[in-house]
Amino acid sequence: MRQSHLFTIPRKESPKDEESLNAKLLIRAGYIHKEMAGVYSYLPLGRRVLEKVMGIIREEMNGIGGQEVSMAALQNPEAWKFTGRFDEGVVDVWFKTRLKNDTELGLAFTHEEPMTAMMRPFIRSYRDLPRAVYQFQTKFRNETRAKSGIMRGREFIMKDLYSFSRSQSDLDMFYDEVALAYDRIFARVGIGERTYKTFASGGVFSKYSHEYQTVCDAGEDTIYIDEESRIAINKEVHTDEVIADLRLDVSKLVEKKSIEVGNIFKLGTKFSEPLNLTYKDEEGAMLPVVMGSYGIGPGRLMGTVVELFSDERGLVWPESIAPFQVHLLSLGADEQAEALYRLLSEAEIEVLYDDRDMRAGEKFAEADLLGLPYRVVVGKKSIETGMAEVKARANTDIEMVSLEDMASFFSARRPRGEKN
RNA sequence: CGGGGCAUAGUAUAGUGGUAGUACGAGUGGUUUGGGACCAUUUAGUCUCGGUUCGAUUCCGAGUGCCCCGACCA
Repeated sequence: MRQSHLFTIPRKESPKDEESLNAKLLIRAGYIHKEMAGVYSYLPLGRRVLEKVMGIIREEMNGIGGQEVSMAALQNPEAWKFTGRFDEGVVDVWFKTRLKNDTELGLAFTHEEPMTAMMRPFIRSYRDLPRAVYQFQTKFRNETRAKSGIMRGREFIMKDLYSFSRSQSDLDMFYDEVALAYDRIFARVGIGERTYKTFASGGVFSKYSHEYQTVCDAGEDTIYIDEESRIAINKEVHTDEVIADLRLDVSKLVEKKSIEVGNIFKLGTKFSEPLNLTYKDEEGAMLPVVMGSYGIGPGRLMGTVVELFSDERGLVWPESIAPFQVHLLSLGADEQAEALYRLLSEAEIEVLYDDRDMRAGEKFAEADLLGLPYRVVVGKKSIETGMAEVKARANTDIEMVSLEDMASFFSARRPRGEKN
C-alpha cells in the first residue's frame, strides 16, 4: 500500500485524554480512533493487525475442529430467561434496548445462552457429538469504568468458542486440546514465554478454570508463578488449600502483574440443562450435553503486544501480526523505490511504501512510530550501488541487500502460517 | 458505584474579571532534502446551561465529557 493513499496521519503528540501506553501509541500511529471512553474504532492499520491476530486464532481453532459462525449481537431475552441471566441483579453489564413494539432486547455480552439454544435442532444423538463452534463477534459490556485503552472497553471483539461433548471425560479431552491450541496462539503472537496458563476459580462442574495470563506491569490482575513448573495461580485462588492441592511451595511463588488474554472454562451442564440441550445416547436415554466455553479478546491481545514490545520511539510489531512486513522508504530515489515496490508486491510481500515527498527525518520518525518489522530505505546511494538498506525495527543492525534480491530476502522471512 | 483530577484552535499547551497567546499541523510562495529544516504569509479556539457582574474564557452552581485510584469484572 502506498502511504500517500493511507488516510491516517501519524502525530507527534500523545492525546491528552489517554494515559495507557497502548492507547497513546495506537492513536498516535493512527491504528485506532477513540469514539468515547472504552469504545475504539479500528483504522486501516489497526484493522490489519486485528485481522492478523484473528487469522492466527482462526487457524488454531479450525485446527482443533472448530466451525466458525457469526451470531447476532441483538439478543432475544427468551433464551436468557432459562438461566436467569437477563436479570440486571444477576448480570450488571447488560446494554439493553427495545423494539418499536416495546419488546426488550439485549446487546450481546456473551453467547452461552443463544449458542446453546441455537444448537438444539442440530444435536439429536450421540452421533452429533462432539461439536466445537466459535465466532469472532462484537460484545457489549456496560463496564462501570472503562480503562487501560483497548484493554477493557465497553465494546470489543471476542473470539468465543463453545464445545459440546457427550461426557465429562470427553469435555476434559477437548479442554486440553483447546489449552494446547491457546499455547500455540500466544506463542505465534509472540507472547508465549510470558504467558501462563493460570489456575483460577472454577464453577460447579470443575474445581478450576484456567486463565491465560501474560506477565506485564500494565496488567490489572495479580498472579503467582512457580517458574520451574510454569504453574501459575490467580490471586483470587491464592489460598492454602489450592497451594497444597497443586503441590506448590509458597516460598517459590513470585507475584506478578498480568493481563488476562484468554480463558477456558468447563461449563458442564450448566447451560444445557436449563436450555434443554440434550442428546440420545446408545441406549436411547436423553442426556444433557456437556459444554465448555473458551474466550480470547483479539483487541486485548493486540493491546498486550503494544504494552510489551513498544519502545520510546513507538510501536514494535512481531512479524506474525504486523499490519505490513516491510516499510519501504524512498529518500530521493523514487524510480528505484517504485520498482522495488512493484517487485515486492508481485512477490506478495506486504509493503507499506512511503512514497510521500517528505524529509528523511520525518519518514524515519514515522516509520519508527508505526513499528513495521522491517524498514527498507532506498536512497541516492541505491541508484549507484543497486543496494538498499534493511533494518529490523526491533534492533539497530543494518543490512545491505541488493534490490533484485529483496523479494526473496523477505519471502524467506515470511511468518509461518500465512497462506500467501 | 465511592473518591480525586481535568475541560482553551485539528493536536499539544499558556494566560487573563475588559480585543485570548505560543508550538506543531494545515494552505500559499520560496530556499532546502539520510533522523521530525528554514523564511514569509494565511488559517483556526475558551465543553453546555444557569448565576454573580456594567462586562465571565476566568468567579459560583449544575450538567456533560475525559483521565486516574478503589469497588466491580464468564
